[in-house]
Amino acid sequence: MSTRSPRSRHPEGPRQATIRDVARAARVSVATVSRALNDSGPVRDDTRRRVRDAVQNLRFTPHGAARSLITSRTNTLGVLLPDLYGEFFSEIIRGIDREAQRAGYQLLLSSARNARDEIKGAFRAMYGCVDGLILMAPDVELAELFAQHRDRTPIVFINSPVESDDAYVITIDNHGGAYRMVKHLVQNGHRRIAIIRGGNRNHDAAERLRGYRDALIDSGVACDPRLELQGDFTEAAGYRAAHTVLKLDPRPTALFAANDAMAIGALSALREEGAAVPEEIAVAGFDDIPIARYVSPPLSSVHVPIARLGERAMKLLLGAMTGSANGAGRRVVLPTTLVIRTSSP
Amino acid sequence: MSTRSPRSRHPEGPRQATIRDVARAARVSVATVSRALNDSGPVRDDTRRRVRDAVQNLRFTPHGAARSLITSRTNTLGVLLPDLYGEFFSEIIRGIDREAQRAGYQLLLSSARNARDEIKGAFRAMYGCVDGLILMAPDVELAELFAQHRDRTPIVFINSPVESDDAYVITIDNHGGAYRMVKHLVQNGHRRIAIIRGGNRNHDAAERLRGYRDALIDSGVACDPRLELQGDFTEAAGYRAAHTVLKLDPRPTALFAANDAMAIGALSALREEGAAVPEEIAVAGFDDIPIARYVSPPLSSVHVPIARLGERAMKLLLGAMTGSANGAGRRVVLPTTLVIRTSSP
DNA sequence: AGATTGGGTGTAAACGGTTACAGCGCGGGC
DNA sequence: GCCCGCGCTGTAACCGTTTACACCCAATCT
Repeated sequence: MSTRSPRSRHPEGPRQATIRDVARAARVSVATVSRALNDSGPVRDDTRRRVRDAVQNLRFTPHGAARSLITSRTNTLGVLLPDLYGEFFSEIIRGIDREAQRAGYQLLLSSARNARDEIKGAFRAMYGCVDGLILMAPDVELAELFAQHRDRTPIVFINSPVESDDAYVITIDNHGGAYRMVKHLVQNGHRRIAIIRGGNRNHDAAERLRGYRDALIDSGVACDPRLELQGDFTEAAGYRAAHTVLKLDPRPTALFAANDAMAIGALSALREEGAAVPEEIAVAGFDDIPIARYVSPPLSSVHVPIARLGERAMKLLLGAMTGSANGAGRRVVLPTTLVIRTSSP
Repeated sequence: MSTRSPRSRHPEGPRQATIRDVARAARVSVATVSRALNDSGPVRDDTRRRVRDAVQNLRFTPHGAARSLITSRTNTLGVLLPDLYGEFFSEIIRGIDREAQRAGYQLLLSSARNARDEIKGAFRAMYGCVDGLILMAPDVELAELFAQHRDRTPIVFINSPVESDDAYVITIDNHGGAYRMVKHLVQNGHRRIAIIRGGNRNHDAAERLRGYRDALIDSGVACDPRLELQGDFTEAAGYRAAHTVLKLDPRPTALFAANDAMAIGALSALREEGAAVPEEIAVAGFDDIPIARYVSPPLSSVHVPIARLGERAMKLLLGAMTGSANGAGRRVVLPTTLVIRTSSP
């Protein structure tokens, strides 16, 4: 390591001012400076003014780490998501950020795509740097892996299959939403309804599939495995699946995609093949991402209050940190609603 | 403040283990523990094993702040964006995150919507907590405001009108992209081409408008102020503007939206009004967000390597922090390319 | 007048890591 | 036999902030 002062990365500049420099310049003690800046004690008005001036002149910025060390609060919350692709995550983050800002917290964001090690690594890196954590791990196996850590830093799980009673979990009504959408399709005369499924080990995907099946069974329609197409929540998967659907004989009259991204991919494929939506085949999605209303034809979907989901997760976390969340409020299930636009009858 | 240990927020649990606890359990000194965990010095194999065991047993996690305080590195980079809404930002973040993870950095994310004070506040909060900063401030007035701070923590500006030579700035070729798209429309016979503009003080928006005008002038087509509609980069704005466009007499034969979100909003409005795209009116956007290819009809757009933009910004920042970026590489302009799909002839 | 308050301030001890420096033991070169 | 070097380890200083506690002084109460 070189001889220059550690905090200034730019050799030419003078060393970053500390609270001691400010104290010297304002001819008071460091305690007074701290009190003046944080309103944490009585300070005379002219003393306060001298301190503020010194802060201005020296361009003093408190060293976050030093403060965190003694207060043992980082003022930062972690957000760990499985991916950052698409409007769903962008909306979630937006909701989380909005609420975090309101509460005066910073956001440490990370995504851990596929690999289990990657997630553990990201988790490790965050842990110990944050006052709380919002974790979205729809992969079945991962959720329990972290559940054991909950005693240290509060964790809120979004859409994660976590069983333990004392975990903070916020989910949406996946089963109910899918169920009602499929019921709606049946009520409009559809009997052969295909589904584009989400990822295999994804909990949301599994619940939506379950809702689809239950709705069919309750309607007296037999489930047909050939109508359950594999997908992975991407537009490309929906695109491919729709091509497959068109080749089925007899051809389904409705297509339910487990999320909007796949529904939009499917719409694109159907348009290419000249299949009229909704006349020849109805299409419905899940999530109701903001763009769903703007695609052609406007997409029927199961509305999920995505940004709200983020907000509520953050609220739950803030409650958990202050200890105000009693046992009852640890599990939140947000309702989903049907939004029927023109892509379905 | 209560009497319980500061770091454990959960009263029932024992105090969070420190490096000293680990040292005691492994019967070594704290220095050895530190060396063992960071590979920062010679440690005998069995000593290392004892340390690892103790870490496991005590569930020791290093206190990030304490480490930052002495190393004066936070291992965190800040990202400050004007908004988090839509696929553009989600892609940018994705690119930034990918590169940050590769380099082993954490990401502190924040958005500062409209107000100037809000941005300053967010900036203040981050500053001093991060080793570097990526800042996107397309608002003209704000960019210079922060340029003065560059001597402390390195800052990379994305799409921001920053003049000073020694600032790190990465931009995309807004003018060229818009210019070529409009030229393309003209070459396909369009003479009355409307534009949906971006925000008034937005630099990107201004550059794209300039490219539109220059292309018209160079093509011998007169600019008509009535064809320049106000927008703000949201789908809703595009939707409204398209309705206005249809009422113009004579009606424009092409519509160039300053970003894809507005183009998609416009497509939605045109569809509602029964205006055939591209037969009656051609539509083109800007950004080429991932979903553009999946809307109906697939949207012609000016392709911007959005995720790449984030990646490159991060690379620039990493270079700035190690001081390896020499004067020449401080300004990067990413090229844009035309992607003609079926929404335009 | 002396005791008592309380506002305003200073001193110094934390917080939990990293690391310079010193020390120890041991093997090999002279 | 002595010294040197080297691998391994321990001690303690240091990072920059917050805050408990002590202190001083003026105003008020008894």
